[in-house]
Amino acid sequence: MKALTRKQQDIYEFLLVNQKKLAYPPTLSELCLMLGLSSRGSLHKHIKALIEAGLVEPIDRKQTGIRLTEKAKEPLLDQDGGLPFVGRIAAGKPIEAIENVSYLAIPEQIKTKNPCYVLQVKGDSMIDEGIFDGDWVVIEQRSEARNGEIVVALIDKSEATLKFIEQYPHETLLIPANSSMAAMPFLPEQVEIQGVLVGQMRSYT
Amino acid sequence: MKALTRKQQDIYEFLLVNQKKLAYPPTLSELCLMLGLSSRGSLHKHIKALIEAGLVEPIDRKQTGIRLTEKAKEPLLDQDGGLPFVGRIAAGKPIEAIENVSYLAIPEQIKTKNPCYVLQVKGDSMIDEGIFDGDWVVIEQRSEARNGEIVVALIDKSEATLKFIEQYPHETLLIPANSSMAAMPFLPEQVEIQGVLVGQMRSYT
DNA sequence: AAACTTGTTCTTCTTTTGTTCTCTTGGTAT
DNA sequence: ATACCAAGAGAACAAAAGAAGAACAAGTTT
Repeated sequence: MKALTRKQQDIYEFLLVNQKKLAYPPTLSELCLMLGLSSRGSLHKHIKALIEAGLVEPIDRKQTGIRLTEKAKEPLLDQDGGLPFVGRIAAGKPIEAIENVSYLAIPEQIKTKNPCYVLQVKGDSMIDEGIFDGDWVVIEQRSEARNGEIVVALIDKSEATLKFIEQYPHETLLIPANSSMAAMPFLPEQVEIQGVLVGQMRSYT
Repeated sequence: MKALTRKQQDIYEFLLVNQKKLAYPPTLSELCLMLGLSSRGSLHKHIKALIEAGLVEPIDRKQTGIRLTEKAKEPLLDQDGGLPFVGRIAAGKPIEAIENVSYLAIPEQIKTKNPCYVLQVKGDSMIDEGIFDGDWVVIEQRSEARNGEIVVALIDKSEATLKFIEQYPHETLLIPANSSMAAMPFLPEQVEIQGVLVGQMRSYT
């Protein structure tokens, strides 16, 4: 895939920034006006490059009124109110970090005033709590939890997992929500709390 | 389903905005006046597209003076990316509408390009699918579904419910995801699909 | 009965869109 | 210098969107 030229990057950035302000996807002529160009033909060459790069797609059927829209993958440019999606968590492994951090828009109702981040769940250890493989969870960043809360726990500084927690003076229990799995006892110093579950989301598409 | 053209979007939006001001559903001629057109024939082509998209429906009574009305499901139009939270759904009752519609910021990943809205679930009929009492669900507004999808179904024009659907020529099954509940058989004409589940969210706070 | 009005279907026409082309300009590297 | 490439302008084209109007069947009104 060829690298984008400077002008193409500019146009792509323009689309990212202005997309939400537009009532509908812009036509080439309209984009020319906004960008100060006077030739659809010139612009089309750049758009074509963006399409080949997978950053933009025609809105519809072939030669219909063809318009542009951002690709299904719309990374970046959320930030305002969005939470960082930082990685995947699977029981028994460290959190698998994501290369490019993206930001998700999260409803106020399922986050807190404190800093939060988003993980994707791998595995079925919380299935009885309605947290399935592939679900996203919103985690409030803190290092302490009350008994009965669901936490992201780091075990022996190596394994991360999502479990109910029960803390007693000389023992910490990490309890899966899966009838086929048993609670796991640890010494308090083995378990480091990295956050507490405050929300969960799932996509069916 | 074909995508709407620009003009069709404009007309649909016009209907959404002006619907409440009109005493009766408008005729084609009246709409022409309001929209500044001078040909019923041209307008009719656009309206036909809206009907096929399920966004509008004839007021029926056979061949009487036929008029248009927005479909039962019209309530949306997101507000800068947010989806409208329109009510609660409990098996066995109509959707309980919310007095003041609020808008929730929803991550791109759990909504679709088509109009969506948000309901809060009451009851445990989908518990085996990880959809619990109090969860929010994101519903894509459409009137048809494939077998195996989870839909908002209106039964006998009176009860709304969230269930798996299986449609056969002479029977429509609504299937709960709860081992203690049985599938419910209906005649196809008893069941009207109001939307399809595309996402789910839960707050733990 | 005749005189509307309704939705619907056609055909015709203009405007706009995406696309491809050629030509020109300016900057950069060899 | 020559060669190369990004970039813009503008012409030309097929296809689509949009608009206008004529014509028709069926209903309601006068």
